[in-house]
Amino acid sequence: MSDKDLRATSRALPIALLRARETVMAQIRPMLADTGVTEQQWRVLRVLAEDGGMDPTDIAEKSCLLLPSLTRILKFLEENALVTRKRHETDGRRHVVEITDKGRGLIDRNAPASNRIYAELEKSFGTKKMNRLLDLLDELAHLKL
Amino acid sequence: MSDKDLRATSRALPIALLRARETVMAQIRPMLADTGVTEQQWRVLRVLAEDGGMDPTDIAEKSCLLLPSLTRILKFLEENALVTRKRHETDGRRHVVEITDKGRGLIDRNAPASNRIYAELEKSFGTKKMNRLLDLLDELAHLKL
DNA sequence: GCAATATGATTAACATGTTAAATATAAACG
DNA sequence: CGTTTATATTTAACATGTTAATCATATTGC
Repeated sequence: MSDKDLRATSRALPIALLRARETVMAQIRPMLADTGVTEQQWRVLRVLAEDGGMDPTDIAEKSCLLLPSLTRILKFLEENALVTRKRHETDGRRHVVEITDKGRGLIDRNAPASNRIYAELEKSFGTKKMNRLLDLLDELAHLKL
Repeated sequence: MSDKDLRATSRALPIALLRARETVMAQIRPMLADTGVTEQQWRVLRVLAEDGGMDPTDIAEKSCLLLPSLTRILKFLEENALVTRKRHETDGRRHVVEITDKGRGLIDRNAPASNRIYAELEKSFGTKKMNRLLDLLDELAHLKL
């Protein structure tokens, strides 16, 4: 392949990652539709349920969102009483966000369905391959460049 | 793990795919900034350069875009003379989109930089693992569910 | 031929992605 | 102490993601 030609799109990593994600999300979206929150809002709630209260910067990092997106998402979640937000006690620049009981309830109600979907996906794809894929993705994500 | 608990976000496939993609795109974005088109516009041009003229439905499929997004993207590309659009000769519902010389020039000018980035990524991650990852992603994307 | 249905594409509405600029508070430093 | 610099968050502007509705043209079945 000359350096002037591009590889086939089928072997382009960004597109391959997108396509795989699309297949996975197609399975998950019906469940999300039931929750009443978007995929991203769901991710934020999950992160907060998993790790407790934290500031927007950490939430963004853990939920794979950029801060401007997160600002809007937190606004929605707060207006719907799924999270609370208060100033950091000692650092006036920072905020502390916590999930509410209502938010936790939303997670708990939908966790079984989410796990069911995941189990089917793993069964269909193969546990071994799934773990191998997750390992490779994790390694790629943490690649030092 | 109880069915009421969710897996750790670090082992959640949608998030793992996102994080890996973010690492890859961080390498590619500076190049894209030089091209003057967005990531999605670049994908559309690549697909058209690779496979020739086709209708929006096929472009959307190959470039991993939804039709409403593609409609706006084609509008931009056409306004900037990077693609042309005409009616299908026999089917009035369909359009045929083709890349222009200007569009092809944009691709050609940036292909070497793109390939350079990809080569570095592959060198750092390992050719074998890269191919294994692409294979797994392709298999996942085509999973029958 | 014509009504019913299907298909290709666009539009609408709202949420998010992305980059740059703005705002507010802290920390550093002379 | 006040000025500069750094950090946390938000706002702004524009592009895209997502679902539902709409519009135009084709196809089907009667």
